[in-house]
Amino acid sequence: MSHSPLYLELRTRLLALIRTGELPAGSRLPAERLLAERFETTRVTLRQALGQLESEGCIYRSNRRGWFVSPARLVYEPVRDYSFTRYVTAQGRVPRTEVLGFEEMQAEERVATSLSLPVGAPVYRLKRRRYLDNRLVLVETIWLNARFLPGLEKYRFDQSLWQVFGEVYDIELVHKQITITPTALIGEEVAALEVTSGCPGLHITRISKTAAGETIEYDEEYWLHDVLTIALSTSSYG
Amino acid sequence: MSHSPLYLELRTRLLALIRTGELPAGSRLPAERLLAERFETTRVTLRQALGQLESEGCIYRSNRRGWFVSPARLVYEPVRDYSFTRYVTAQGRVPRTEVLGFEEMQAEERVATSLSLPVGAPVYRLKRRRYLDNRLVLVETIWLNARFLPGLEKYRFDQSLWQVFGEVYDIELVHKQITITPTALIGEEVAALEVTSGCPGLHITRISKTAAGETIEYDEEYWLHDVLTIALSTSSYG
DNA sequence: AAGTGGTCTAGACCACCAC
DNA sequence: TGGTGGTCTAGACCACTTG
Repeated sequence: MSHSPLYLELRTRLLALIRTGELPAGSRLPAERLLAERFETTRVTLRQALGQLESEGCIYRSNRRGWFVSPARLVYEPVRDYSFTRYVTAQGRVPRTEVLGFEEMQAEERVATSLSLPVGAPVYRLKRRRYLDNRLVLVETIWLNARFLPGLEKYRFDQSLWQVFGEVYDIELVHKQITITPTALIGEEVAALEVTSGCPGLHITRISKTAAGETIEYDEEYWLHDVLTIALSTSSYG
Repeated sequence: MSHSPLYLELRTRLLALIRTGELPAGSRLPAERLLAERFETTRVTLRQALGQLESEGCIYRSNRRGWFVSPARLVYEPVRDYSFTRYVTAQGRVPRTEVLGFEEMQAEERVATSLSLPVGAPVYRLKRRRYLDNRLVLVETIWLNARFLPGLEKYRFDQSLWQVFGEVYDIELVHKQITITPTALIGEEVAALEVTSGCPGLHITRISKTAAGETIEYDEEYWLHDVLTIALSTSSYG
């Protein structure tokens, strides 16, 4: 039984500052050099403690601006029909959606497969970023089967897509296949989310179909991992 | 547009060795000092690249024995009734279950709340570890409402619990509430899974009830994060 | 006993952000 | 422009695993 390594001691001491409210949710931590000095250690070791807390989802970093205490996790029910705006608001948080692009294009292999379409079929691609209490937390790309949604480009994309589907096209997405994979964010997603490469994240995909089995939507989401708790409630078997 | 940092270059080169099959799934990576020398860098930077790949779920470490290439992820459908043994086998993998302990005890606050019982009510607690192709990947603690399962201690716990529920007690668990939280493994779980502290993991909880709404089971699972992809398929709303 | 990963030091320079 | 985090170096010792 050896004693705990220094960086875990530092982790515990930092966590204590958070738990006691000395560092409230959303607040910025003191500078790394300052903390290292206060804890009488080097920056490297201090950063190891910070990385530990980041992995746990207790703190996060914003680009080169510093470390911040993570707010409470958002409860996300991917099976339900609630729009981002709706379930974020319901939990007393402030949502914001930013449209990065919308275009019609031809389906590549992976998209075609997911939408049960031949390669090259016409699809819409919508890219969005979403904020939670002004923190950028999610980037998503949605591919849609253009055949079922003629003239979709006329609508606004900073609000619920599913509402447009229902009200304009009389389409209801009943069947969903969802995958959730914990991973690290790399490349494109890092840039879009303005985080450091290797930041822990969740990759969520969703294929949505109508009751008739027509595949309408293929969605890829990348979330920062400390933002979410996924909740599922079920009374039946899929 | 600055050039990519060295550790990300190293990551890419290591990943190439994996993708080309030079380092096949399950194989051990060369020693850190060796890799650092080969890549003409220091161990610290090399380890940053390794940590990156670990976060992505491409490699994992086994205590002090070295780094290994992660096998393909297991598809886990927490909503379904399949037992661990069954769905692991169905995916061509080899499952193993190890019982760490079984005892009757009084429900603590958190357990009582989850099982809709008063604090101090009699419950069974079962601790198990589970292996995937001989790799320790999951530790779970299951609390059971003892009132519905008299004499449960007579049965074996290295196989499906739900099968015993059905065959012996005529209990079918229909309603489930599941939460999935990405986090890092700390303390107890680290020891049970024999990993390094801060190892990325998934915390999954499940509350299971009968059709009559009686809460039978509360389950807490800690998985290594590179092992899983969670899949959900639904035709109805929870 | 040898070799491995785990931890830690004491610096350094750079890119970027806020002032 | 000053301070921040991001990256990187060149070592060191320890704890543990494996032969």
